[in-house]
Amino acid sequence: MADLITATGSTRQSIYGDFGNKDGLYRACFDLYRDEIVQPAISPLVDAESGLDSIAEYFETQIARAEAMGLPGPGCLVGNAMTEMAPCDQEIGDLVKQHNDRLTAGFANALPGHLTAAKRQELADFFVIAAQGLWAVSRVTASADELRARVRTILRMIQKEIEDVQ
Amino acid sequence: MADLITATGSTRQSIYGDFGNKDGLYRACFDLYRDEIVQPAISPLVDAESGLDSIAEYFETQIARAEAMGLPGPGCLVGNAMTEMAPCDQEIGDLVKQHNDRLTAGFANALPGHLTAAKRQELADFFVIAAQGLWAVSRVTASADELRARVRTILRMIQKEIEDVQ
DNA sequence: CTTGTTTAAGAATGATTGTTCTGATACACA
DNA sequence: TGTGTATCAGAACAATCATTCTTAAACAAG
Repeated sequence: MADLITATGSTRQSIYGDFGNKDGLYRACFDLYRDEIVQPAISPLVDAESGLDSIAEYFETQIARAEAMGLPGPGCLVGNAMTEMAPCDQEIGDLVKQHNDRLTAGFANALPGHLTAAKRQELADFFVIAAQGLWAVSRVTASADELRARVRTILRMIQKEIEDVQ
Repeated sequence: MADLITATGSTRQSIYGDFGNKDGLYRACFDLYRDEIVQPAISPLVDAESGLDSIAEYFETQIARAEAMGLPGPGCLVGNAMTEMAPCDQEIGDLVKQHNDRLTAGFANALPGHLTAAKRQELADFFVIAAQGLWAVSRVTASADELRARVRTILRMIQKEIEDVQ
């Protein structure tokens, strides 16, 4: 909390007044991050049938942000919550699961219609695995281009899966 | 520490006598986990040219362990360290990086010889991403079979990559 | 100007928890 | 049997850190 106060330039009283306690602050950060960072980043995946391009854009946006903040980076707050908070905090665990479900459902929905629903679900699940793995590795990787190379691999693999069923 | 003492049935004095402090204990756990859990699990990948079967076995071993301990599970200690410790603890960060490098090098080496070195490195990097993503998701997933299904996807993707270059 | 309210800054409090100390018991060995 | 050493259980200590309290300055409204 002391670090947060100096880093934000806010005051103890303001923070406790607005958020109650540390848990409330974390929860507010989680909600904000999900709504302002993650949702905008993945909505192009879900809205249009832009296919792989929008996936590439999602990754690039997040990698560019990490690069700007300095790598090895902070990763993804939702991803971090998945490993740090979810096992101990049921409420956060439920939020993370809920978010994952929405993400996979939206992503599956945006995949080409010639794929079966099961296939689309499978690829959506894979997308989540790949994204979480990437953000985990981004916490010990200094090079953004290395992350970009790994994204290209992931994109190619998804594309192959889509093409093979045509 | 109090929880550890009751859970292990050991005593405060023994633990502090043997490991010095909490950091020393964590470090000893990390080393032990890496040497006794992770290394044995991945050595089949590296030793033989058993290909995808050994990868499948690696995942299955870890999933079975998680299933036995109860899901959502503890994930992988090295993976957890990657997101929880590495950004704050340089020493652990270096150990994780070192471990990742050895893992990718060994895995790349075990891939079929008809692939270029670059291609093998690429697939090894992908393997790490996929594994870390899987362990992250295993912390909020209750079903081992769901994890197994995701492993099958990953294996099929790797296989496709190998075949396509033949 | 003045009174009431909000903000700033830091000291004080309280709870948690990592670490050490104490005294007693069990054990090994001469 | 006796003496020294290791082990045990829990109290005591110390450090950290979340939270609240105090005081004073800035500000708004009348």
